[in-house]
Amino acid sequence: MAAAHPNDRLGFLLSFRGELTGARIRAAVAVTGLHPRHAMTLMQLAPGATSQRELAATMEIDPSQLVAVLNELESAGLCERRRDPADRRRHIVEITPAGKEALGHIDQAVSEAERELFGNLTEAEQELLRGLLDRVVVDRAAHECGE
Amino acid sequence: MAAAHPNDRLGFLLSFRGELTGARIRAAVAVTGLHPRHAMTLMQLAPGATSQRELAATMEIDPSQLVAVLNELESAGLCERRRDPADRRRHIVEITPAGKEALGHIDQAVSEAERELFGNLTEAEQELLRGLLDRVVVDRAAHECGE
DNA sequence: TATTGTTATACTCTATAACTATA
DNA sequence: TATAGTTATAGAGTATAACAATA
Repeated sequence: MAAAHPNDRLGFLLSFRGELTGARIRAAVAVTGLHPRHAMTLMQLAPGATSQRELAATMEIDPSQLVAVLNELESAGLCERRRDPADRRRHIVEITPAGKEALGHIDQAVSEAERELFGNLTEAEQELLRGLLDRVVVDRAAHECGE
Repeated sequence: MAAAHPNDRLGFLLSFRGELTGARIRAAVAVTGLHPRHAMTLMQLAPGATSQRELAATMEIDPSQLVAVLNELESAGLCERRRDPADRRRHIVEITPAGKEALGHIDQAVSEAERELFGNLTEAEQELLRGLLDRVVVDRAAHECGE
């Protein structure tokens, strides 16, 4: 009957730790001079060229929001857009060598942040944590559609 | 050397699961008709009366943002403000019986969300997860001050 | 002069709809 | 008519500074 304080609840603990972890990673990325959304976009571009629509779907953001991000990445020389000859409506987006280099810096910064975040845990414990987190049910579709 | 995809990194996993967990809890709270920030405020008011300044410090929000939240809670009859006779600058904020009742509904909604989120984990695994999360280093002061 | 609460303002983020060019 | 990308606009959220009352 007594109302549980937020800090006593596993859901809040996970939510808050997740938020602080995200903040720590964003702070680490900022040191590279890139905004977190640019870093995220470069990471998503790493596997290979895609269209903006595909990219937006993968990142779960609206295509219209992606435009400014790609404009900025492109004018910084970190990615390139070119028309798809097969369908001139589409843009093929690709990371540049400079973009890959920036991605290397981002990777280092994130790794450093993770070493700090999870330094109190052994390798085995980190894998345990990963396994447990993977089993948390986060069925976005089931509860956010009705908003 | 190959850049790690976000999904392969424990830091991103924790950050994303935390975010989705928070979204799930917020969606659950919304069913009670209260905005998440009102629910959070009621939870913080449960232990006992405080001043707005104390409350803002506990919730780590700016006192000026708290004003509107308390206005809304108060006009909904869920909390009360009165001047502190000992220091007339201060407002003593206290949850009302109606607020405690609302808190009960919030508690139920959050518990239901947690049952769903962590239903794949045994009680022991949930405690294990709690223990691991508690050992993640999230020293906010060290990295967010310089922003 | 410092502190508590309040109001006002501006800035970021995000969501949405309208527009173009191609199909 | 539908789709890919773009632009424009509005809303929520948040951060900051100035203000009134009290100490």
